[in-house]
Amino acid sequence: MANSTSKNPPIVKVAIPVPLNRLFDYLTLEGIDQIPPGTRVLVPFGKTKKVGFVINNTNNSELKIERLKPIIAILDESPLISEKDFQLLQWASRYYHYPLGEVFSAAFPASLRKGKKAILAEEKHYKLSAKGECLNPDQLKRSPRQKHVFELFQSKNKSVSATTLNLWDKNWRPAVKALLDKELISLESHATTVINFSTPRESPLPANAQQIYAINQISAELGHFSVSLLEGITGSGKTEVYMQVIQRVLDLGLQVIVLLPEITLTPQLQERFKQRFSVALSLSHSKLTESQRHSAWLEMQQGRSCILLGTRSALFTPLKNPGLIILDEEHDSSFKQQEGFRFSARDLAIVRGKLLNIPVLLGTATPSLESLYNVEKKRYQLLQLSERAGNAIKPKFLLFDIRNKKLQDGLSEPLIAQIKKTLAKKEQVLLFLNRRGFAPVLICHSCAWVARCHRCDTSLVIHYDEKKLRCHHCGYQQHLINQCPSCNSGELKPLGLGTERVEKSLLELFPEQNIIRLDRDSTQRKGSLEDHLDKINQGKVDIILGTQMLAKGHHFPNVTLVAILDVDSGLFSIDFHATEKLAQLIIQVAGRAGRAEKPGKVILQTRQPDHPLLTVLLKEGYNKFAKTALAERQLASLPPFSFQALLRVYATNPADPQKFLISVCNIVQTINNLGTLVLGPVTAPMAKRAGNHHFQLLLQNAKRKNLQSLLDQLIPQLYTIKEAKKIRWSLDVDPVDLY
DNA sequence: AGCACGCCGACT
DNA sequence: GTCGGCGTGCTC
Repeated sequence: MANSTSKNPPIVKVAIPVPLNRLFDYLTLEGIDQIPPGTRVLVPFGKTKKVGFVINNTNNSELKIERLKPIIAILDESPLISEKDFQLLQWASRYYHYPLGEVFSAAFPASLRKGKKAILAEEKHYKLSAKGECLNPDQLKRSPRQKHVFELFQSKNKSVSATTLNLWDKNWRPAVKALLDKELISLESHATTVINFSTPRESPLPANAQQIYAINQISAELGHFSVSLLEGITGSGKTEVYMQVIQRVLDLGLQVIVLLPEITLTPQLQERFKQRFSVALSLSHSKLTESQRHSAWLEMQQGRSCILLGTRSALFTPLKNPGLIILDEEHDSSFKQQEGFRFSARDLAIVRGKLLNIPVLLGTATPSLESLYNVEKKRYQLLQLSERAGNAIKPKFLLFDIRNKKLQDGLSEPLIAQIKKTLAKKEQVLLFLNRRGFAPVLICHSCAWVARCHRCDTSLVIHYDEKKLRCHHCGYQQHLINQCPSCNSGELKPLGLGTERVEKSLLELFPEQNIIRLDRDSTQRKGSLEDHLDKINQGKVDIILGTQMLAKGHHFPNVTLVAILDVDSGLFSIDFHATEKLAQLIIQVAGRAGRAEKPGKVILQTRQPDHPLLTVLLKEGYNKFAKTALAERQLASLPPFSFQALLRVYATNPADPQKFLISVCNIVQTINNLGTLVLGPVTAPMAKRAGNHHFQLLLQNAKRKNLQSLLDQLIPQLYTIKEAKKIRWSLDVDPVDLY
């Protein structure tokens, strides 16, 4: 064998970002025997060129050597990611059964995985950088600000590269000038790096005993792998623990990644970090421009920045000196990517921590059941913060039974009375309703016709503000009608409750008060959410009404009354995750109240006042609820006591997805499936969405290994099913919602 | 996914 | 006579 293969030229196996579960073989460039794994290469692919990632070097190919094409160019002098991160991506590709090229692609900023155009731009950029000190002011004729900085450098007899100039230009502010006069050293930071000009810096707050214990425990883990779950009730000072631990990491010259669930939360944390740390801070989330994310990625990779604050995909950012990964609000389901490469940033953070041999810190007020189970199994260490900082008093919960009660647009009389009482004390009220629009249904009072979406299995939502009927699933919209298309009567009535409707009622009930509605519709304009939040914090708002977006981490210190208008909708879901999510939501929303010294009150309106979830949660707290919920999961053999993978299929024609899934079941029977439960095929919870018919198949096994072994054998065969070309399928390993 | 090829309807 | 619809097939 050695003889026959040694005659072959060197071959590289390349992962290409296409939805194909295989690698592609290429000849290397003349005179190059080996290309290190992880290196980006430009390759011919069909009629196009693509950026691929070298996976390994070999002398063998299943194809005839004559059929192999040579790569066009090697794009990196050395791989941009470490060997450990290379292993992480391979692990993720295998675990989520997602093509390796696409997984690699997800780990790099778009600018580093684009085709010819981006590569040319990059070449130009590097050529300019390479000139470095040779720059002269004439080259900067068209960039007056860069020219200005360049001249400042010259006047100090210092050199500066084009890259730095370019990036500084983007981050330009008057304070730069002051800094330039004083010191030029820190200028080699740029772009998304937030340079802190404010002085003096905020010092660490005095920590209480629990915080000190947590800080010491986590700090003791630096330098090796472990997972800590920091369970801290709202206002208990989790962020202070993060910051003091981060300081220890920085003192060791190491870097930290801090992941948050939502972009809306990054400005707040960014501000606090800015006040505390003097090191460069990088940001990475979807609202930034491509070049900003590119810079953040390189800053961390090169070790020019020490803290990265970002969302889900920032997990893959390479680190020159890895020290710690923090994942805040670990229970939040937005850490799970819901399309394409459906990874869990929380789970992969732990895999990455293990590979890099660094600790992972998960923080939350309402731990996920999986994490609590891992604590129980002694896989994670639990650190608790149960005292509210500054002697703030814990909120008091009240259940309002609204059965047979008169409601004014969802507001019961006792609730209205409580709102009045709170407003009289000049304190703020927060009302939570997880449905936007005026009402979810438009119904004919005379013939019962309902305005439905033609493309989805759902009714159209009334938006009076815009005089429209809108589908919240496919985006379809039409003018609001006032005559029934079925019987021509003018008796069309709104049915059900949305934030717009509650707002209208509040305006009538409290004409003197300032009321703000916060939902996706009222915050569409860029910066409007921030404007609203500012107004609230300046005390210019009396009543805040909003959806889900209110539940996440915003501080409203003057709010002393929180009401959840309709908890019942969360109690009747077919998805077993729903009760856990509802409990987390209730506690998170409650956390908005009484953060200062004023006691907070949390009112839940329900028609199920005796529901065990509500009674356990409110009387005995989140931890007791979690124990009960875990016991239920165990009885039903649901996760975390078993492992699931959901195969979703859809097509415009309803027959093909069904045929496809029946073939899948047949294939499963030919595999030694080691006791994997096959549930389905069934229609998806909302079968018709945007004109497509959705079906699904759930696979479940008590052992992760067994489920994986089934998937290993099954997934490659999916491509061979006859209907595969007529449908779209996706696999969701560890699904967090079963839709 | 792209991007070709390929075979059938309304148009300069 | 051609432009263009999207069904099918391939990418080292």
